[in-house]
Amino acid sequence: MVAKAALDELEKILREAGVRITRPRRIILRILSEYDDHPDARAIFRRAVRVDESISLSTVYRTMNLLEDKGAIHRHSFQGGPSRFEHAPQNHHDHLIDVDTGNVIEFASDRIEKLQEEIARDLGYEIVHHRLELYGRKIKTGKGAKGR
Amino acid sequence: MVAKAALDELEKILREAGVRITRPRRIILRILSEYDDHPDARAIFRRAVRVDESISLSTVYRTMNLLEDKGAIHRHSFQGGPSRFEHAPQNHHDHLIDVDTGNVIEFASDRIEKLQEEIARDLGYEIVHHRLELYGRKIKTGKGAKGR
DNA sequence: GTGCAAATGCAAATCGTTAGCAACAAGCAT
DNA sequence: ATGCTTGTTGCTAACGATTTGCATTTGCAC
Ligand SMILES: [Mn+2]
Ligand SMILES: [Mn+2]
Ligand SMILES: [Zn+2]
Ligand SMILES: [Zn+2]
Repeated sequence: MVAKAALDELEKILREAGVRITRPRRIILRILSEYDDHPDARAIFRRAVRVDESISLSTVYRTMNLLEDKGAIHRHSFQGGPSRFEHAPQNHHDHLIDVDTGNVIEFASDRIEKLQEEIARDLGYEIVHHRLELYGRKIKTGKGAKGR
Repeated sequence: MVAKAALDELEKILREAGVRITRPRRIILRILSEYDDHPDARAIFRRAVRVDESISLSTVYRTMNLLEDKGAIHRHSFQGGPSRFEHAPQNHHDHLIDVDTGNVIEFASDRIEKLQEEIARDLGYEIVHHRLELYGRKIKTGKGAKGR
């Protein structure tokens, strides 16, 4: 189970932050570590409720804020929709969002990252963080009606 | 007045879109063409009210949607805050936001734009639009207490 | 001018998210 | 195990940004 390690890591972060490991938190951490996508608060909530009927959406939001605060997760605010989260990845990456399906594809480019820093430096700034999102449409490949 | 040309251009866009040139719209267009910054709806509203007491915030929002729709303005959703707008620039650019002051600095990089398209293409996508925002802090320059 | 569809102002509604608060439960001390 | 203290919870109300419904006004083509 690749998720087990991720879960342990998340719990460790909370434990070291000196906050209590409660039942709702445990459930949310598990969900987060199993998700491979970029769920929003409601999606996490829906899955949590299936485990514990009594969990509240407020707690999901509070827990996401807590985890973001501790650097355990990242929050993304893609075009329009609500905040979406992902377990903080070991290596930085940016996102390409399929405008037709909503699919999120991850990518990383050292060259772009370097250029960004260069640009900021030229302007007299150092980057604290950045946001790079590509919104695109699948290219129709001549052969076969591959385009949905 | 550099703004006059901008105003005429905005009015022309509306006229050609076949919508009525109303009093509130004229006021908002003028404000938009004079702004050099990236105002949000309330900021535009505040200035509009000074010209015509009876203008409503709803109309500002509706007008911004209309103009965005016609491609006359661009909407930006920077970190946290409300949508901010700018008269659609002739040449594309991205933004660097000063995390301390909130200042917005514009920049353009052909190399980054090219790399983005390359990346998308490699993933089988063509870019519809993108969002690149750098959030940074002014670099303290050894001499003089320039960094505030 | 007249008529009518389009646009307005106002208020109420929506959406994602946060805040207030009484009841509850982690986790350390007995 | 049993308390005790205090952080957490679930609930509901509040929030800020934006949209909507609707009766009233207004552009503007005739
Ligand atoms: Mn990701
Ligand atoms: Mn700009
Ligand atoms: Zn990046
Ligand atoms: Zn760009």
